[in-house]
Amino acid sequence: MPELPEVEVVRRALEPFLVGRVPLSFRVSGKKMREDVPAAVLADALAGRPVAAVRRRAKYLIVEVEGARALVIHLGMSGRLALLDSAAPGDRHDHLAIAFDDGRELRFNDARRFGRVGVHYLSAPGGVPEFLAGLGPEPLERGFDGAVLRAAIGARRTPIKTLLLDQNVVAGVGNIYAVEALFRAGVRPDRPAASLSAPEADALARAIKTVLRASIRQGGTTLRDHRIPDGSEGRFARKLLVYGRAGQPCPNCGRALSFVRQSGRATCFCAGCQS
DNA sequence: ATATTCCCCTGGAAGC
DNA sequence: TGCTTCCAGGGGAATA
Repeated sequence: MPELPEVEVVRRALEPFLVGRVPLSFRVSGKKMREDVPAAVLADALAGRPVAAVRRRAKYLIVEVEGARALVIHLGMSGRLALLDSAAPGDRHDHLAIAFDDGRELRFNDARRFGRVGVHYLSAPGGVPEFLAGLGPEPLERGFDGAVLRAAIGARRTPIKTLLLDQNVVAGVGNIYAVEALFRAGVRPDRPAASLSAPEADALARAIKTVLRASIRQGGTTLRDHRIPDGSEGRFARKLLVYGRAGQPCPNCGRALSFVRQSGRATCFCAGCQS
């Protein structure tokens, strides 16, 4: 589910409800996730400290509390966050519940348990945890363009689509939006990354920004798991041009869309429109 | 250093 | 209907 747009949609939905709220108590499932943390550790670090900010870096959600410390959440493949009345019924895949001072709970539900939950101390308020320092540029921040993209690529000849999935090259792009951006930019996914010309890199950077912004406006892409914290689904799936459409006609030229697997991840593209 | 493959886990869809 | 196989938005470790 969660690539940059989905995490950003969740962030925007949570921010107005969480900032200023005070986390009081924590419950965990005790099930093993990619990263998990005992309730006592959460309470020691976070309890009683008002939420100062809800930020995002790449696909990580950063809930900072006063005192320069943060709850860091990664939704993995199937993670959902919901803000519910504390009396609301739970689910077998709830792995964390945080009770706030307004009687509501933030619940993290994750069937596949590829998600991560951690507590991190920041060097200063407003900072980003040290373990995220190596991430690539944020594509929706000022200054992201073809030149920045080419600098991030360097001399690497790995297929461009594989590189777009590398969070240390561009932060937040996942399989859906890599495929969509390459189609919109007219660039074949198997092109050696360093072979992109300056105009091609410009087009790709623009396409990345365009598709991410468009998806955020639609609430993200719900294929199955993604939910906005109020429980509703994102509406961008119907706007996808090529993802998941191998064999169907290209929306641009009508030719059947091709399918290849690149380092284990499904890729579709139009052999006529992308070069 | 770089490039695939495997694996973590559940559940939904498709095939037989 | 029921069982089996395959596949999925991520990403990190292990392996060439």
